[in-house]
Amino acid sequence: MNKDFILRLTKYKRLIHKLKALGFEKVFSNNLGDAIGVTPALVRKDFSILHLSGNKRGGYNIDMLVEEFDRILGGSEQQNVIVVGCGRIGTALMEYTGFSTDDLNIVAGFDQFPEKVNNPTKVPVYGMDKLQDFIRENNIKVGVIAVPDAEASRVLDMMVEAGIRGVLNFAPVELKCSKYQCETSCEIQNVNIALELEHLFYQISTQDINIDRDVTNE
Amino acid sequence: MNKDFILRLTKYKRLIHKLKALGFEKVFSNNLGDAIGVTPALVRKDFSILHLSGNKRGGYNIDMLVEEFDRILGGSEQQNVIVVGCGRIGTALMEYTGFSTDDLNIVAGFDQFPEKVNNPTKVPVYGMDKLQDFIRENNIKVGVIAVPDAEASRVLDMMVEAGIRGVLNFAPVELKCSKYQCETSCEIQNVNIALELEHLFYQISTQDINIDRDVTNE
DNA sequence: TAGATTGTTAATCGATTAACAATC
DNA sequence: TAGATTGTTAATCGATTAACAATC
Repeated sequence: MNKDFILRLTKYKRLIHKLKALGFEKVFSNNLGDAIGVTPALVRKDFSILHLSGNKRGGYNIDMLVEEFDRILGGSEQQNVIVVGCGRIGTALMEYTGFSTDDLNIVAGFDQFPEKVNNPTKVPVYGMDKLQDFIRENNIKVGVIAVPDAEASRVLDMMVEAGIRGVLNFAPVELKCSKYQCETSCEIQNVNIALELEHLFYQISTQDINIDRDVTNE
Repeated sequence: MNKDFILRLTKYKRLIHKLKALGFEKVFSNNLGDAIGVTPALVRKDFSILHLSGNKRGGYNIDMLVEEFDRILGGSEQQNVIVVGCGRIGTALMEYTGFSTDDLNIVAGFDQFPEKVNNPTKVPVYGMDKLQDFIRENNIKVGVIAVPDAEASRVLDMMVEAGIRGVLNFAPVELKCSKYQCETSCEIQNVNIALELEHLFYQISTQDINIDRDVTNE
Protein backbone atom coordinates (compact mmCIF):
# COMPACT_ATOMS: atom_id res chain seq x y z
CA MET A 1 0.00 0.00 0.00
CA ASN A 2 2.65 2.52 0.92
CA LYS A 3 4.61 3.17 -2.22
CA ASP A 4 7.42 5.14 -0.66
CA PHE A 5 8.10 2.39 1.81
CA ILE A 6 8.33 -0.27 -0.88
CA LEU A 7 10.53 1.93 -2.98
CA ARG A 8 12.86 2.38 -0.06
CA LEU A 9 13.04 -1.37 0.38
CA THR A 10 14.35 -1.88 -3.14
CA LYS A 11 16.86 0.89 -2.53
CA TYR A 12 18.04 -0.70 0.69
CA LYS A 13 18.45 -4.01 -1.06
CA ARG A 14 20.58 -2.59 -3.84
CA LEU A 15 22.69 -0.56 -1.52
CA ILE A 16 23.30 -3.45 0.83
CA HIS A 17 24.37 -5.69 -2.01
CA LYS A 18 26.85 -3.02 -3.07
CA LEU A 19 28.21 -2.69 0.45
CA LYS A 20 28.59 -6.42 0.74
CA ALA A 21 30.53 -6.42 -2.53
CA LEU A 22 32.79 -3.74 -1.07
CA GLY A 23 33.59 -5.98 1.86
CA PHE A 24 31.56 -4.23 4.55
CA GLU A 25 30.53 -6.38 7.46
CA LYS A 26 28.26 -4.01 9.29
CA VAL A 27 26.52 -0.73 8.66
CA PHE A 28 24.72 1.92 10.74
CA SER A 29 21.33 3.43 10.20
CA ASN A 30 23.23 6.62 9.76
CA ASN A 31 25.17 5.41 6.73
CA LEU A 32 22.14 3.85 5.12
CA GLY A 33 20.12 7.00 5.61
CA ASP A 34 22.78 9.18 4.02
CA ALA A 35 23.05 6.89 1.03
CA ILE A 36 19.40 6.68 0.17
CA GLY A 37 18.54 10.16 1.32
CA VAL A 38 16.43 9.63 4.41
CA THR A 39 16.94 10.18 8.13
CA PRO A 40 18.55 7.45 10.22
CA ALA A 41 15.38 7.35 12.30
CA LEU A 42 13.38 6.32 9.28
CA VAL A 43 15.85 3.57 8.45
CA ARG A 44 15.49 2.17 11.94
CA LYS A 45 11.74 2.46 11.76
CA ASP A 46 11.63 0.63 8.45
CA PHE A 47 13.91 -2.10 9.73
CA SER A 48 11.85 -2.39 12.85
CA ILE A 49 8.71 -2.91 10.76
CA LEU A 50 10.53 -5.65 8.89
CA HIS A 51 11.78 -7.20 12.12
CA LEU A 52 15.39 -6.63 11.18
CA SER A 53 17.34 -5.97 14.28
CA GLY A 54 20.84 -4.76 14.83
CA ASN A 55 23.21 -4.46 17.71
CA LYS A 56 22.99 -1.50 20.03
CA ARG A 57 26.57 -0.67 19.46
CA GLY A 58 27.57 -2.42 16.28
CA GLY A 59 24.88 -1.48 13.79
CA TYR A 60 23.39 -4.00 11.40
CA ASN A 61 25.10 -7.08 10.09
CA ILE A 62 25.44 -6.92 6.32
CA ASP A 63 25.18 -10.64 5.73
CA MET A 64 21.97 -10.74 7.72
CA LEU A 65 20.59 -7.80 5.76
CA VAL A 66 21.51 -9.29 2.40
CA GLU A 67 19.83 -12.52 3.33
CA GLU A 68 16.70 -10.91 4.76
CA PHE A 69 16.21 -8.43 1.93
CA ASP A 70 16.64 -11.16 -0.63
CA ARG A 71 13.98 -13.11 1.15
CA ILE A 72 11.64 -10.15 1.56
CA LEU A 73 12.01 -8.90 -1.98
CA GLY A 74 11.81 -12.24 -3.69
CA GLY A 75 15.48 -13.05 -3.54
CA SER A 76 17.50 -13.87 -6.53
CA GLU A 77 15.06 -15.96 -8.43
CA GLN A 78 15.07 -14.80 -12.01
CA GLN A 79 12.12 -12.56 -12.53
CA ASN A 80 10.75 -12.99 -16.01
CA VAL A 81 9.27 -10.09 -17.91
CA ILE A 82 7.73 -9.77 -21.37
CA VAL A 83 7.62 -6.70 -23.56
CA VAL A 84 4.52 -6.06 -25.63
CA GLY A 85 5.09 -3.71 -28.52
CA CYS A 86 8.50 -3.82 -30.14
CA GLY A 87 8.82 -0.35 -31.54
CA ARG A 88 11.64 1.88 -30.51
CA ILE A 89 11.00 1.84 -26.82
CA GLY A 90 10.17 -1.86 -26.69
CA THR A 91 13.33 -2.92 -28.48
CA ALA A 92 15.36 -0.47 -26.44
CA LEU A 93 14.24 -2.29 -23.31
CA MET A 94 14.89 -5.69 -24.83
CA GLU A 95 18.38 -4.61 -25.68
CA TYR A 96 19.14 -3.09 -22.34
CA THR A 97 21.68 -5.19 -20.50
CA GLY A 98 21.51 -3.52 -17.10
CA PHE A 99 18.57 -5.60 -15.94
CA SER A 100 20.54 -8.74 -15.41
CA THR A 101 22.18 -7.36 -12.29
CA ASP A 102 18.72 -7.11 -10.77
CA ASP A 103 17.78 -10.61 -11.78
CA LEU A 104 15.29 -9.20 -14.22
CA ASN A 105 15.06 -11.18 -17.37
CA ILE A 106 13.23 -10.15 -20.51
CA VAL A 107 12.15 -13.44 -21.98
CA ALA A 108 10.09 -12.45 -25.00
CA GLY A 109 8.78 -9.58 -27.07
CA PHE A 110 5.43 -9.42 -28.84
CA ASP A 111 4.42 -7.29 -31.78
CA GLN A 112 1.66 -7.04 -34.30
CA PHE A 113 4.19 -7.48 -37.08
CA PRO A 114 7.00 -9.53 -35.58
CA GLU A 115 8.69 -9.96 -38.93
CA LYS A 116 9.10 -6.20 -39.24
CA VAL A 117 10.81 -5.78 -35.89
CA ASN A 118 14.40 -4.74 -36.04
CA ASN A 119 15.67 -7.08 -33.40
CA PRO A 120 19.39 -7.32 -32.78
CA THR A 121 18.93 -9.20 -29.49
CA LYS A 122 18.60 -12.81 -28.52
CA VAL A 123 15.16 -12.21 -27.12
CA PRO A 124 12.59 -13.85 -29.39
CA VAL A 125 9.78 -11.75 -30.83
CA TYR A 126 6.39 -13.35 -31.45
CA GLY A 127 3.12 -12.22 -32.96
CA MET A 128 0.31 -10.92 -30.79
CA ASP A 129 -1.64 -14.13 -31.35
CA LYS A 130 0.95 -15.96 -29.26
CA LEU A 131 0.75 -13.53 -26.35
CA GLN A 132 -1.83 -15.14 -24.12
CA ASP A 133 -0.57 -18.68 -24.57
CA PHE A 134 2.94 -17.58 -23.78
CA ILE A 135 1.87 -15.83 -20.60
CA ARG A 136 -0.05 -18.87 -19.44
CA GLU A 137 2.51 -21.47 -20.38
CA ASN A 138 5.41 -19.63 -18.84
CA ASN A 139 3.51 -18.28 -15.89
CA ILE A 140 4.54 -14.71 -16.63
CA LYS A 141 3.44 -12.22 -14.01
CA VAL A 142 4.88 -8.91 -15.15
CA GLY A 143 4.89 -7.23 -18.54
CA VAL A 144 5.81 -3.96 -20.17
CA ILE A 145 3.37 -2.19 -22.49
CA ALA A 146 5.12 -0.20 -25.20
CA VAL A 147 2.45 -0.13 -27.87
CA PRO A 148 0.84 2.97 -29.39
CA ASP A 149 -1.61 4.95 -27.33
CA ALA A 150 -4.73 3.62 -28.99
CA GLU A 151 -3.92 -0.06 -28.51
CA ALA A 152 -2.75 0.12 -24.93
CA SER A 153 -6.07 -0.54 -23.29
CA ARG A 154 -6.91 -3.54 -25.43
CA VAL A 155 -3.45 -5.01 -24.89
CA LEU A 156 -3.81 -4.56 -21.16
CA ASP A 157 -7.06 -6.47 -21.14
CA MET A 158 -5.47 -9.34 -23.03
CA MET A 159 -2.55 -9.48 -20.66
CA VAL A 160 -4.64 -9.36 -17.52
CA GLU A 161 -6.99 -11.99 -18.86
CA ALA A 162 -4.08 -14.32 -19.38
CA GLY A 163 -2.78 -13.82 -15.87
CA ILE A 164 -0.47 -10.81 -15.83
CA ARG A 165 -0.39 -9.20 -12.41
CA GLY A 166 1.86 -6.20 -12.90
CA VAL A 167 2.30 -3.85 -15.81
CA LEU A 168 4.75 -1.09 -16.58
CA ASN A 169 3.03 1.13 -19.10
CA PHE A 170 4.90 3.45 -21.45
CA ALA A 171 1.90 4.41 -23.56
CA PRO A 172 0.94 7.98 -22.80
CA VAL A 173 -2.44 7.06 -21.42
CA GLU A 174 -3.16 6.77 -17.76
CA LEU A 175 -4.12 3.10 -17.85
CA LYS A 176 -6.57 1.88 -15.33
CA CYS A 177 -7.47 -1.72 -14.96
CA SER A 178 -11.10 -1.61 -15.93
CA LYS A 179 -12.02 -5.15 -16.73
CA TYR A 180 -13.18 -7.49 -13.99
CA GLN A 181 -12.66 -6.46 -10.41
CA CYS A 182 -9.18 -5.70 -11.48
CA GLU A 183 -8.35 -3.14 -8.82
CA THR A 184 -6.99 -5.91 -6.72
CA SER A 185 -5.60 -8.16 -9.36
CA CYS A 186 -3.26 -6.05 -11.48
CA GLU A 187 -0.83 -3.35 -10.45
CA ILE A 188 -0.17 -0.71 -13.05
CA GLN A 189 2.75 1.64 -13.08
CA ASN A 190 2.52 4.40 -15.64
CA VAL A 191 5.66 5.97 -17.05
CA ASN A 192 4.58 9.08 -18.87
CA ILE A 193 7.58 10.84 -20.25
CA ALA A 194 5.74 13.86 -21.59
CA LEU A 195 4.18 14.37 -18.19
CA GLU A 196 7.55 14.19 -16.49
CA LEU A 197 9.01 16.74 -18.85
CA GLU A 198 6.12 19.13 -18.39
CA HIS A 199 6.51 18.66 -14.70
CA LEU A 200 10.14 19.70 -14.95
CA PHE A 201 9.31 22.81 -16.91
CA TYR A 202 6.78 23.75 -14.32
CA GLN A 203 9.12 23.18 -11.43
CA ILE A 204 11.73 25.33 -13.09
CA SER A 205 9.34 28.11 -13.87
CA THR A 206 8.20 28.36 -10.27
CA GLN A 207 11.54 27.76 -8.66
CA ASP A 208 12.68 31.35 -8.53
CA ILE A 209 9.33 32.88 -7.83
CA ASN A 210 8.89 30.49 -4.92
CA ILE A 211 5.53 28.90 -5.56
CA ASP A 212 4.48 28.78 -1.93
CA ARG A 213 4.76 32.46 -1.41
CA ASP A 214 3.27 33.24 -4.79
CA VAL A 215 0.34 30.99 -4.37
CA THR A 216 -0.78 31.05 -0.78
CA ASN A 217 -0.83 34.78 -0.29
CA GLU A 218 -4.22 36.29 -0.68
CA MET B 1 7.84 21.52 -3.40
CA ASN B 2 4.81 19.31 -3.34
CA LYS B 3 5.22 16.85 -6.16
CA ASP B 4 1.76 15.40 -6.04
CA PHE B 5 0.22 18.82 -6.32
CA ILE B 6 2.26 19.75 -9.37
CA LEU B 7 1.52 16.42 -10.99
CA ARG B 8 -2.17 17.02 -10.47
CA LEU B 9 -1.85 20.39 -12.13
CA THR B 10 -0.53 18.87 -15.34
CA LYS B 11 -3.32 16.31 -15.22
CA TYR B 12 -5.94 19.01 -14.79
CA LYS B 13 -4.51 20.90 -17.70
CA ARG B 14 -4.60 17.93 -20.05
CA LEU B 15 -8.05 16.90 -18.99
CA ILE B 16 -9.44 20.40 -19.38
CA HIS B 17 -8.00 20.70 -22.85
CA LYS B 18 -9.71 17.45 -23.77
CA LEU B 19 -13.03 18.58 -22.33
CA LYS B 20 -12.78 21.84 -24.22
CA ALA B 21 -12.16 19.89 -27.42
CA LEU B 22 -15.29 17.86 -26.66
CA GLY B 23 -17.33 21.03 -26.51
CA PHE B 24 -17.83 21.24 -22.76
CA GLU B 25 -18.50 24.68 -21.40
CA LYS B 26 -18.40 23.99 -17.71
CA VAL B 27 -17.32 21.24 -15.38
CA PHE B 28 -17.79 20.35 -11.71
CA SER B 29 -15.21 19.47 -9.12
CA ASN B 30 -16.98 16.16 -9.05
CA ASN B 31 -16.26 15.33 -12.69
CA LEU B 32 -12.68 16.48 -12.50
CA GLY B 33 -12.11 14.43 -9.39
CA ASP B 34 -13.48 11.28 -10.98
CA ALA B 35 -11.36 11.73 -14.06
CA ILE B 36 -8.04 12.18 -12.36
CA GLY B 37 -8.80 9.94 -9.43
CA VAL B 38 -9.06 12.31 -6.48
CA THR B 39 -11.90 13.56 -4.31
CA PRO B 40 -13.91 16.59 -5.40
CA ALA B 41 -12.84 18.29 -2.20
CA LEU B 42 -9.22 18.09 -3.24
CA VAL B 43 -10.01 19.56 -6.65
CA ARG B 44 -11.69 22.51 -5.01
CA LYS B 45 -8.84 22.90 -2.59
CA ASP B 46 -6.30 22.86 -5.42
CA PHE B 47 -8.29 25.38 -7.42
CA SER B 48 -8.67 27.56 -4.40
CA ILE B 49 -4.90 27.57 -3.91
CA LEU B 50 -4.54 28.65 -7.53
CA HIS B 51 -7.22 31.31 -7.12
CA LEU B 52 -9.43 29.67 -9.70
CA SER B 53 -13.00 30.25 -8.75
CA GLY B 54 -16.20 28.76 -10.03
CA ASN B 55 -19.88 29.51 -9.65
CA LYS B 56 -21.72 28.15 -6.69
CA ARG B 57 -24.21 26.46 -8.89
CA GLY B 58 -22.60 26.18 -12.29
CA GLY B 59 -19.19 24.72 -11.61
CA TYR B 60 -16.07 25.98 -13.33
CA ASN B 61 -15.96 27.62 -16.71
CA ILE B 62 -13.86 25.60 -19.11
CA ASP B 63 -12.58 28.52 -21.12
CA MET B 64 -11.42 30.19 -17.95
CA LEU B 65 -9.69 27.01 -16.82
CA VAL B 66 -7.97 26.47 -20.15
CA GLU B 67 -6.66 29.99 -20.09
CA GLU B 68 -5.55 29.92 -16.49
CA PHE B 69 -3.87 26.53 -16.66
CA ASP B 70 -2.04 27.52 -19.80
CA ARG B 71 -0.81 30.57 -18.00
CA ILE B 72 0.11 28.70 -14.83
CA LEU B 73 1.86 25.85 -16.58
CA GLY B 74 3.71 27.92 -19.12
CA GLY B 75 1.02 27.97 -21.73
CA SER B 76 1.57 26.88 -25.25
CA GLU B 77 5.01 28.22 -25.83
CA GLN B 78 7.07 25.54 -27.42
CA GLN B 79 9.18 23.95 -24.75
CA ASN B 80 12.50 22.93 -26.16
CA VAL B 81 14.27 19.83 -24.95
CA ILE B 82 17.55 18.19 -25.87
CA VAL B 83 18.46 14.52 -25.65
CA VAL B 84 21.96 13.58 -24.57
CA GLY B 85 22.94 10.07 -25.55
CA CYS B 86 21.46 8.73 -28.76
CA GLY B 87 21.43 5.03 -28.12
CA ARG B 88 18.24 3.06 -28.22
CA ILE B 89 16.37 5.02 -25.64
CA GLY B 90 17.62 8.38 -26.80
CA THR B 91 16.62 7.82 -30.40
CA ALA B 92 13.32 6.33 -29.32
CA LEU B 93 12.52 9.59 -27.60
CA MET B 94 13.67 11.64 -30.56
CA GLU B 95 11.41 9.64 -32.79
CA TYR B 96 8.40 9.80 -30.54
CA THR B 97 5.74 12.00 -32.08
CA GLY B 98 3.36 12.22 -29.14
CA PHE B 99 5.23 15.13 -27.54
CA SER B 100 4.00 17.70 -30.01
CA THR B 101 0.53 17.68 -28.51
CA ASP B 102 2.08 18.86 -25.28
CA ASP B 103 4.10 21.54 -27.00
CA LEU B 104 7.24 19.66 -26.16
CA ASN B 105 9.80 19.88 -28.85
CA ILE B 106 12.99 17.86 -29.07
CA VAL B 107 15.37 20.17 -30.83
CA ALA B 108 18.63 18.25 -30.86
CA GLY B 109 20.39 15.07 -29.88
CA PHE B 110 23.98 14.72 -28.72
CA ASP B 111 26.20 11.70 -28.81
CA GLN B 112 29.82 10.80 -28.42
CA PHE B 113 29.80 9.34 -31.90
CA PRO B 114 27.16 11.27 -33.81
CA GLU B 115 28.13 9.69 -37.10
CA LYS B 116 27.29 6.25 -35.73
CA VAL B 117 23.79 7.18 -34.61
CA ASN B 118 21.02 5.53 -36.52
CA ASN B 119 18.83 8.57 -36.85
CA PRO B 120 15.71 8.34 -38.98
CA THR B 121 14.33 11.63 -37.63
CA LYS B 122 14.66 15.23 -38.61
CA VAL B 123 16.19 16.06 -35.25
CA PRO B 124 19.87 16.87 -35.77
CA VAL B 125 22.47 14.92 -33.81
CA TYR B 126 25.68 16.64 -32.79
CA GLY B 127 28.88 15.58 -31.06
CA MET B 128 29.31 16.07 -27.34
CA ASP B 129 31.74 18.91 -27.99
CA LYS B 130 28.84 21.00 -29.26
CA LEU B 131 26.65 20.35 -26.22
CA GLN B 132 27.46 23.30 -24.01
CA ASP B 133 27.49 25.87 -26.79
CA PHE B 134 24.14 24.63 -28.04
CA ILE B 135 22.57 24.89 -24.61
CA ARG B 136 23.86 28.41 -24.14
CA GLU B 137 23.06 29.68 -27.61
CA ASN B 138 19.55 28.29 -27.66
CA ASN B 139 18.84 28.94 -24.02
CA ILE B 140 17.84 25.31 -23.40
CA LYS B 141 16.52 24.65 -19.92
CA VAL B 142 15.54 20.98 -19.93
CA GLY B 143 17.37 17.91 -21.15
CA VAL B 144 17.11 14.17 -21.14
CA ILE B 145 20.05 12.01 -20.11
CA ALA B 146 20.13 8.68 -21.89
CA VAL B 147 23.80 7.83 -21.72
CA PRO B 148 25.35 4.78 -20.12
CA ASP B 149 25.48 4.54 -16.37
CA ALA B 150 29.13 5.49 -16.01
CA GLU B 151 28.92 8.70 -18.01
CA ALA B 152 25.72 10.05 -16.53
CA SER B 153 27.27 12.03 -13.73
CA ARG B 154 29.85 13.73 -15.94
CA VAL B 155 27.22 14.58 -18.54
CA LEU B 156 25.00 16.05 -15.86
CA ASP B 157 27.77 18.34 -14.68
CA MET B 158 28.36 19.55 -18.23
CA MET B 159 24.70 20.26 -18.74
CA VAL B 160 24.22 22.09 -15.47
CA GLU B 161 27.34 24.13 -16.02
CA ALA B 162 25.94 25.32 -19.34
CA GLY B 163 22.63 26.32 -17.81
CA ILE B 164 20.31 23.33 -17.83
CA ARG B 165 17.76 23.60 -15.05
CA GLY B 166 15.80 20.35 -15.34
CA VAL B 167 16.91 16.83 -16.22
CA LEU B 168 15.04 13.65 -16.93
CA ASN B 169 17.50 10.86 -16.25
CA PHE B 170 17.18 7.39 -17.75
CA ALA B 171 20.57 6.15 -16.62
CA PRO B 172 20.11 3.62 -13.83
CA VAL B 173 21.91 5.75 -11.29
CA GLU B 174 20.15 7.89 -8.78
CA LEU B 175 21.66 11.15 -9.99
CA LYS B 176 22.10 13.90 -7.50
CA CYS B 177 23.22 17.31 -8.41
CA SER B 178 26.52 17.48 -6.62
CA LYS B 179 28.39 20.29 -8.23
CA TYR B 180 27.94 23.83 -6.98
CA GLN B 181 25.04 24.60 -4.69
CA CYS B 182 23.02 22.76 -7.23
CA GLU B 183 20.21 21.68 -4.90
CA THR B 184 18.40 24.81 -5.85
CA SER B 185 19.51 25.18 -9.40
CA CYS B 186 18.70 21.90 -11.14
CA GLU B 187 15.71 19.61 -10.77
CA ILE B 188 16.37 15.97 -11.49
CA GLN B 189 13.76 13.40 -12.24
CA ASN B 190 15.02 9.83 -12.28
CA VAL B 191 13.31 7.20 -14.37
CA ASN B 192 14.67 3.87 -13.25
CA ILE B 193 12.99 1.12 -15.16
CA ALA B 194 14.62 -1.75 -13.33
CA LEU B 195 13.52 -0.26 -10.03
CA GLU B 196 9.93 0.08 -11.26
CA LEU B 197 9.87 -3.52 -12.38
CA GLU B 198 11.26 -4.79 -9.11
CA HIS B 199 8.72 -2.69 -7.34
CA LEU B 200 5.96 -4.39 -9.34
CA PHE B 201 7.25 -7.83 -8.48
CA TYR B 202 7.29 -6.93 -4.85
CA GLN B 203 3.81 -5.48 -4.88
CA ILE B 204 2.50 -8.60 -6.51
CA SER B 205 4.25 -10.90 -4.12
CA THR B 206 2.77 -9.15 -1.12
CA GLN B 207 -0.64 -8.51 -2.57
CA ASP B 208 -2.24 -11.72 -1.48
CA ILE B 209 -0.50 -12.05 1.82
CA ASN B 210 -1.52 -8.52 2.71
CA ILE B 211 1.68 -6.87 3.69
CA ASP B 212 0.23 -4.78 6.49
CA ARG B 213 -1.02 -7.73 8.41
CA ASP B 214 2.08 -9.73 7.68
CA VAL B 215 4.44 -7.05 8.70
CA THR B 216 3.01 -5.16 11.61
CA ASN B 217 2.03 -8.10 13.76
CA GLU B 218 4.45 -8.86 16.48
C1' DT C 1 33.14 2.82 32.41
C1' DA C 2 32.04 6.12 28.71
C1' DG C 3 30.43 6.54 24.30
C1' DA C 4 27.67 5.17 20.58
C1' DT C 5 23.86 3.17 18.47
C1' DT C 6 19.54 0.76 18.43
C1' DG C 7 14.46 0.42 19.01
C1' DT C 8 10.36 2.65 20.15
C1' DT C 9 7.29 6.13 21.73
C1' DA C 10 5.37 10.49 21.37
C1' DA C 11 5.40 14.84 18.76
C1' DT C 12 5.30 16.97 14.48
C1' DC C 13 4.21 17.90 10.06
C1' DG C 14 1.67 18.07 5.93
C1' DA C 15 -1.60 16.40 2.91
C1' DT C 16 -6.25 14.84 2.24
C1' DT C 17 -11.00 14.68 3.48
C1' DA C 18 -15.39 15.68 5.73
C1' DA C 19 -18.55 18.88 6.62
C1' DC C 20 -21.14 22.78 6.14
C1' DA C 21 -22.23 27.71 5.56
C1' DA C 22 -22.64 30.66 1.66
C1' DT C 23 -24.93 31.38 -2.48
C1' DC C 24 -26.19 30.87 -7.25
C1' DT D 1 -37.95 28.62 -3.60
C1' DA D 2 -35.44 24.21 -3.43
C1' DG D 3 -31.54 21.98 -4.86
C1' DA D 4 -26.85 21.84 -6.03
C1' DT D 5 -22.28 23.23 -5.88
C1' DT D 6 -18.57 26.08 -4.38
C1' DG D 7 -15.06 27.65 -0.96
C1' DT D 8 -13.11 27.10 3.39
C1' DT D 9 -12.49 25.52 8.00
C1' DA D 10 -11.66 22.00 11.14
C1' DA D 11 -10.88 17.01 11.66
C1' DT D 12 -8.51 13.14 10.19
C1' DC D 13 -5.06 10.41 8.68
C1' DG D 14 -0.59 8.75 7.87
C1' DA D 15 4.10 9.30 7.32
C1' DT D 16 8.30 11.20 9.11
C1' DT D 17 11.12 12.85 12.78
C1' DA D 18 12.81 13.95 17.38
C1' DA D 19 14.01 12.27 21.49
C1' DC D 20 15.48 9.22 24.73
C1' DA D 21 15.74 4.94 27.50
C1' DA D 22 17.93 0.61 26.86
C1' DT D 23 22.13 -1.57 26.17
C1' DC D 24 26.22 -3.21 23.86
